[in-house]
Amino acid sequence: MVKASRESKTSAAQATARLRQAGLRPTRQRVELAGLLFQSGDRHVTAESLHDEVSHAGVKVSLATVYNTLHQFTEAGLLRQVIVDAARSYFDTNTGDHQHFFLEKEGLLIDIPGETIAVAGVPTPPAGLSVDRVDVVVRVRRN
Amino acid sequence: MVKASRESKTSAAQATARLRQAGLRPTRQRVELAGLLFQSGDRHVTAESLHDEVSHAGVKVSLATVYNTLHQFTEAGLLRQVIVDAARSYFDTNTGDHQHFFLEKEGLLIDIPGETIAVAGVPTPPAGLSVDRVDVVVRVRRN
DNA sequence: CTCACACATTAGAATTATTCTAATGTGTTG
DNA sequence: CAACACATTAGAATAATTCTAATGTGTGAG
Repeated sequence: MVKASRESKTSAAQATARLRQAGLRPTRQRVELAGLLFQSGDRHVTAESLHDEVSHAGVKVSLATVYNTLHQFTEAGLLRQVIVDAARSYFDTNTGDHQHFFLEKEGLLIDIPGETIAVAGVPTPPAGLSVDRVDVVVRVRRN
Repeated sequence: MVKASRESKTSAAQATARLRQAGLRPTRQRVELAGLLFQSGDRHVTAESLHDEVSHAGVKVSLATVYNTLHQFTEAGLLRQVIVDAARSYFDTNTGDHQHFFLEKEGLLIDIPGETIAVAGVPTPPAGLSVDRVDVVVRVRRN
C-alpha cells in the first residue's frame, strides 16, 4: 500500500511510475505497452498479440520494440516469460508464485493460483548449480 | 523381462521390433534413428542434434525425415517432447513419469527421476478439459 | 515371388518467430 | 537547451520447423 494521492493516477502516470521504479526510461512506447499490460488484471500476451493490440489502439510501435520491451520488462521483473509452446513465447503479467494450465490446441494459458499447487522434493541440483525457478505446466485438452 | 533368446538381438532387430509394436513401418531411416535413440540409456535430442549424429554415422537421412520421425515416435509414445527453450524442442527417450532440470545457458536437460518430485494439489481443470500431463521444469543456473 | 499401393523419404522452398543492423529519434542530466 | 546515452525503427537476417510435390520402398494379397 502506498499513500493515497488526492486524485487517482491515470494509467499512463502509473505506467511511468512503474517504469521508473524498474530503472527503465519511460518512453512513449514503453508507457503505452505498460499501460496495456498492467492496467487490467493478470494477462498473457505474445509479442505478436501485444503488437496487434497496441497497433489497433492507434499507437505506432514496431514489432522489434515490442520484443525489446517484453524482454526488458522480463529482466526488470515486471513480466515472467512462460515457454510452453514450441513456436511461441508467452509473457505473463503475474510475476508472483503461480503455475499454469496450458491448452495446446487453443494456445491458451490459464493461471493456477500460487498456493494451489505444492511441489515437494525438488532435489538439490548437480554441484555448481542453483535453482532459479520451478515451473509447473498442467497440459490439458478438451474431453 | 522377456524370455532370453538364443542370441542377443542386434540393435537393428530390437529397433525393428519396437517400431512394429508401435505400428510404424520399420524403414531403413526409422530403424537407424530408433537404434541411436534407444540402444543406450535415456537421451535428450533435438532434431538437429540427431540429424548430425545420424549423418556423422554415415547414414543418409534428411532433416525433414528426422523431424517427421521424432513426431511420429512421440505420437506413438516412444518419445516425449519437452519444451523448455523458446527456440528449440527437445525429445526425451524416457517417456516414464519424471521431470527435468534445465540449464538455460548450456541448453542442457537433466532428468529428475520419477518418484523424486511430488506435485500436490493440481486443481480440477476448467469444465470440459482434462489433464493430459503435468510437466515440472526446474530451471537452474551456474553459481 | 511379385505387384500394387499406401505410406515414407527427400530436396528444397516456404513459413514463422525472433533477432540483428545501422540509421534516426528522444528522455534526461547538467 | 545541448549533449549523449539510450530507444526506436524498418527491413534484412537468422534459425527452427513445416510444407510441397516428386520419388522411393515395405508389405500384404494373390
